[in-house]
Amino acid sequence: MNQHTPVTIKDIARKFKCSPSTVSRALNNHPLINEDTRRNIQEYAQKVGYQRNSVSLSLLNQKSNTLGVVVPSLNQFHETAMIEGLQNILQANGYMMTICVTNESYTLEKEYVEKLMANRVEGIFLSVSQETYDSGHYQHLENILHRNIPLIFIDREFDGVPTNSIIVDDYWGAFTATEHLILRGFKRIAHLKGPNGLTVSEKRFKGYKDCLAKHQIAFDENLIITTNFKAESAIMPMHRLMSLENPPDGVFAVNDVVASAAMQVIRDLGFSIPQQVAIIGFDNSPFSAYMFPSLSTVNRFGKLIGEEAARLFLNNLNLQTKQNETIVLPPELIIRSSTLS
Amino acid sequence: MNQHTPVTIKDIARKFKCSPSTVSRALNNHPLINEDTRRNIQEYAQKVGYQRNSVSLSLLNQKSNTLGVVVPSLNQFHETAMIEGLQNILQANGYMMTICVTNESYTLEKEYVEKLMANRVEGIFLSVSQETYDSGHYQHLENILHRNIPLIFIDREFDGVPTNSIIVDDYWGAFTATEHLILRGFKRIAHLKGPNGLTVSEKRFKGYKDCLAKHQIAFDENLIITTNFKAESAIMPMHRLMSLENPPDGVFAVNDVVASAAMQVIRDLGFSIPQQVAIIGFDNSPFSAYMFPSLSTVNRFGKLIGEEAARLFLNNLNLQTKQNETIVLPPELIIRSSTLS
DNA sequence: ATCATTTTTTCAAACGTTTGCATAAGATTT
DNA sequence: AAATCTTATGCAAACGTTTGAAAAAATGAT
Repeated sequence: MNQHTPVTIKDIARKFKCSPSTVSRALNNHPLINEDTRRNIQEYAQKVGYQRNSVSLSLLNQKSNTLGVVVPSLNQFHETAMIEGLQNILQANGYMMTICVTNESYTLEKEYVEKLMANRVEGIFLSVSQETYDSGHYQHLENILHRNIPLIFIDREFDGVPTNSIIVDDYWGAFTATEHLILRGFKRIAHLKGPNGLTVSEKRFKGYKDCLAKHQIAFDENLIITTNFKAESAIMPMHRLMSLENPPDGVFAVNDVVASAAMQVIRDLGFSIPQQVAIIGFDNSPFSAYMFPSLSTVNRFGKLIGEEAARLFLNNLNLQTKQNETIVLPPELIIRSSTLS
Repeated sequence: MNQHTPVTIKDIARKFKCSPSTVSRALNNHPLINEDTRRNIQEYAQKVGYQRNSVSLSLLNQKSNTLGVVVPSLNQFHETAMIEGLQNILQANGYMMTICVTNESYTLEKEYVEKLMANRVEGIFLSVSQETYDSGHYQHLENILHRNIPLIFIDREFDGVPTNSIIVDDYWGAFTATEHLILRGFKRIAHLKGPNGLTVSEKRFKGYKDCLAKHQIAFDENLIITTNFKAESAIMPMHRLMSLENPPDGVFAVNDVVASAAMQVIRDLGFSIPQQVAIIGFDNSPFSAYMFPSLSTVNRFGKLIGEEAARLFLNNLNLQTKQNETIVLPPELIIRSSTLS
């Protein structure tokens, strides 16, 4: 009863005393096959639960119908939104998706890329890990292109690797967010930045600093707090910051979760938001609109990035000549109560 | 320069005028191979970027080193937490993970399961889609077991399919949450439920109702709001509910996002939380602790479920005799300010 | 009965790799 | 110089499927 090894085309051929070719053609409705033979074989195959072995097909056709997705983590809303976007489009086109989480490790990223290529995936969507930036090594990424496997950077690209990418302008998002605070009249603006050295943190940090400079506001090292993107890491330093004799009147947080933690501290210490302290986050997480007060933030369109990346991949399949575009999506400033006094 | 087709063992054999067997053995450090040959071949392979074709290996060994993960969606914190948990453990054991999103569709679920089996995955982690429950069809799930592929239900199981599952007791979580409100003295408790017919919604709904019954509180149809798990869907009905002449003094929401939307409405209408209206959510999302007031909720340990599921899979590999356990994790009531007057 | 035609089936190779067994080459002993 | 023993390599089959070309079988025409 229990089929330990799956039934193959050969098993069926043996049963019908015919060749595997006949079975194959019968199952594929090949016109040159006898109608009776076809029906008999198909019925039998159905009965014994025959299912074509895609692995052998992959080998034969050098096509796996599988795409690789390499991301640094899965615990940020933005990342899962991207994957959702990818899935939305690729699902409809019959691709399977292999997901690899690098944990910001160069070694893991390299290892995964190699495994994906060994598995003969037909394309790779990759968000560069931090260690890869730091190490400066990108041989593994170039290898993908050497093998003629489409590579598409999503959200984080590696300059110098010539391929398609879809990213959001973090610098600009940060600049705009900061400027929004300034234009609303806030002058002493703190920044809850992401981990030091993380490119995405530094880009936003720079956007913040450059914006201050543009508006002739002196940069104050004391107003910078470094977080690990998690709420907890913001609590203590934020407490310290708000207890200064000259506390900030505005806060730009590297993401919404950190912003929510900061809001809690600010409220707990008796400041009013946004009258005394305005605050803006980053990501437009689902809950940001429903915090109290509702949180101004920067939308970076994770789902859209995924969908566009998938479309880019599909379009390039049809094209013969390879195009290399870098699509930089402008982030969207979303203004809510936390910055509207 | 550009290797259009990847270099194979045969290419190398041709280069060295030897047989593929020799190359294979040289690359695998087989002891019976001449030291010079070995070195030369390895160096050359390295140089031309040879990489073993896993597809052919899968075919040969009938082992794909790939596991399938089938989930209804990716946009809930709980689901991505589970996947993160899976990845944490499976990554270390050299498995690749193919992720399929069913969108609660029976057809897609069936299709994906078939594709995964066609790809000869070595195990499937599956969270049953709603349509599958509704249709009552589970042949595709039994097929997995017939093929002797380990199947592990995560978060949502299908009764009657004898296999391992790791789930959280939704009924109990809802019961406890409701009881917490009652014990705190709230009597008129509304429930923002999930989509009608969705098993997980109904389980929580039943937990809520049974708890009311236990405490001799009459069930009031007017206090039930149906949402689609998204914040937006709660706004209007919640508005209506709070405008009744006899509004609720407690709210149990099917998840934290819906709870946050409800909180906003409650506040906007001038009620104080938790003095006039207490509210509790579900999921223990990362931001729930940082809302205002911080949101009481029910933790359902998504990451843990993923990790335990992975461990269960790995353990069962070693075991010869197949075990079928259903592990029901007790959810954890997390009490915060939104229910503490 | 012979040939031509049509219909149906089989053969063999291919995809890339591994592996037991056979064989060849080289070294060592008689 | 022949026999024995190592050491190194090659052969062939296997995994499951598809496909062009060849072969076989059935049908029809002369």
